[in-house]
Amino acid sequence: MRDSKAQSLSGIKLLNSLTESDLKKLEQRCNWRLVGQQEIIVDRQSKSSDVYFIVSGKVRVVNFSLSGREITFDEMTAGRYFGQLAALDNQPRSANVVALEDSVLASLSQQPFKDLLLEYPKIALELLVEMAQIIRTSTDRIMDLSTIGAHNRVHAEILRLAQEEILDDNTAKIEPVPIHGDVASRVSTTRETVARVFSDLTKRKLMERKDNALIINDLEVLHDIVEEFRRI
Amino acid sequence: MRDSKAQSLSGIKLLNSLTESDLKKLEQRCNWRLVGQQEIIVDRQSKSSDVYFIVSGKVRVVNFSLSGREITFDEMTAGRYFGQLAALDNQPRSANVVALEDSVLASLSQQPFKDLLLEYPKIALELLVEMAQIIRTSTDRIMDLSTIGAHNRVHAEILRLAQEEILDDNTAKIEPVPIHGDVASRVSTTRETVARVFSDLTKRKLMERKDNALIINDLEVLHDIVEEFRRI
DNA sequence: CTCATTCTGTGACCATTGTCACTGATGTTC
DNA sequence: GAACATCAGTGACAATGGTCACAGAATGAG
Repeated sequence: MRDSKAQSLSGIKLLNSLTESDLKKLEQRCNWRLVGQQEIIVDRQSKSSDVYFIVSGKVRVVNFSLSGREITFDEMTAGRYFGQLAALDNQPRSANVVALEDSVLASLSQQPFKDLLLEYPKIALELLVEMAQIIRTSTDRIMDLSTIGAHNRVHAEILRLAQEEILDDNTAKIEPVPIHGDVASRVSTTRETVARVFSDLTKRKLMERKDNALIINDLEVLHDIVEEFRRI
Repeated sequence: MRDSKAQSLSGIKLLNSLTESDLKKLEQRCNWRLVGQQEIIVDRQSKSSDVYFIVSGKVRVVNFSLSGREITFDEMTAGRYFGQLAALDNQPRSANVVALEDSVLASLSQQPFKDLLLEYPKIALELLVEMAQIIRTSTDRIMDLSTIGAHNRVHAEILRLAQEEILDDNTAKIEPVPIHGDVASRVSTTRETVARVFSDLTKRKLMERKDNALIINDLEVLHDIVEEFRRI
């Protein structure tokens, strides 16, 4: 709130096609909010229906089973947005969203959001493309949960994380070292299983810990392991 | 093809907002196709990107693991459509679509489909709402796969099927009797597990087979079973 | 009507992995 | 720098449910 320079939606990819002045207008229609780490931004119970744009910071989209198990759906940083489902269909929230860092958010109410989509079909189309991506990711996850075991889901997740910083053809760095419980929550298993897989890969020299990073020593072999288990 | 009366898109909910004459124009831009039972309409491998409207018949959206396990994502009848993901983002098909009955389909190529969305923002918005529903269904399924056991997923599926024909407050009819393997494929388990759950429920007098239908004798108790296991 | 195919039902077994219970490591706060 | 909280690592155990094998019912084609 103090830093009015931060109150810009220019970094939101979805809104790319807006002109400078339209973007300004939209910015004024938003509610600007600074949320602290661990703060719950969207609560599954609540019947709010605003859309949130992430101006800075990081959030996690997450649900809990009644027994307390945590299932992570996504993590998003600056430039992305969430809350569109309830804004579109007016149903209850499908998940919780929690701030992982102090974050600056701009929220837009349901009606202005819908108006925006009707007025700028290009934005609607871009939203459609991005929601198509969410569906693809979801079906992949359903396939993984249905057909491969917990250990292999952890392998696959390490491989995904490794894609983000490839050192050379065959090695990669994952930094910082992911927290076992977080990985577990992303692939629907337990932190113990993640620890066992990490242990195993380290013993097999496929992975090692260096300071605050994991080094993947042989992406190819890791890739083969993932593929091999999918085949079974 | 023979029956030109059938070549109408008037039953497609997504296109509700089109005028009579715009609908006619769209019908002419479509390719009309009669597919036979078991025919593969969309193949995951292929890089086609048409959208299909179901004028009559029934299809199943399904994927197979490399080991041959079948995962059903959805079944759709007249009035619905599929293939929109590839049409929107031009990526490969995310699943296979197979005809369960002889069906009449109208297909529209990518570009005309996108043009339609840009020209009629109301259709784009309706598509967004329906894709939001797909995402909700997917996240529910991910939650179920991650937190409840196979037996309870079968319970939940029976309860879903029972919602479709409720006889009185506490009993329902499911007709025809679902094929065990199909149920298994929808909740990611095996036909044997489905058979065991059906057996068990029948022994407990919660369910019985009458001619070609399943009668659910106590929806409440079944509902409690589902909720109870979710709680654990 | 009969043969073939698909579907159902169930027992036995065992692989996977979640749960529990600790111990040790690491990091943070006052 | 002591105390506390969070995170990591691992062994033992048990439950869940997938796999295999086979027998019997139901369905349908010729």
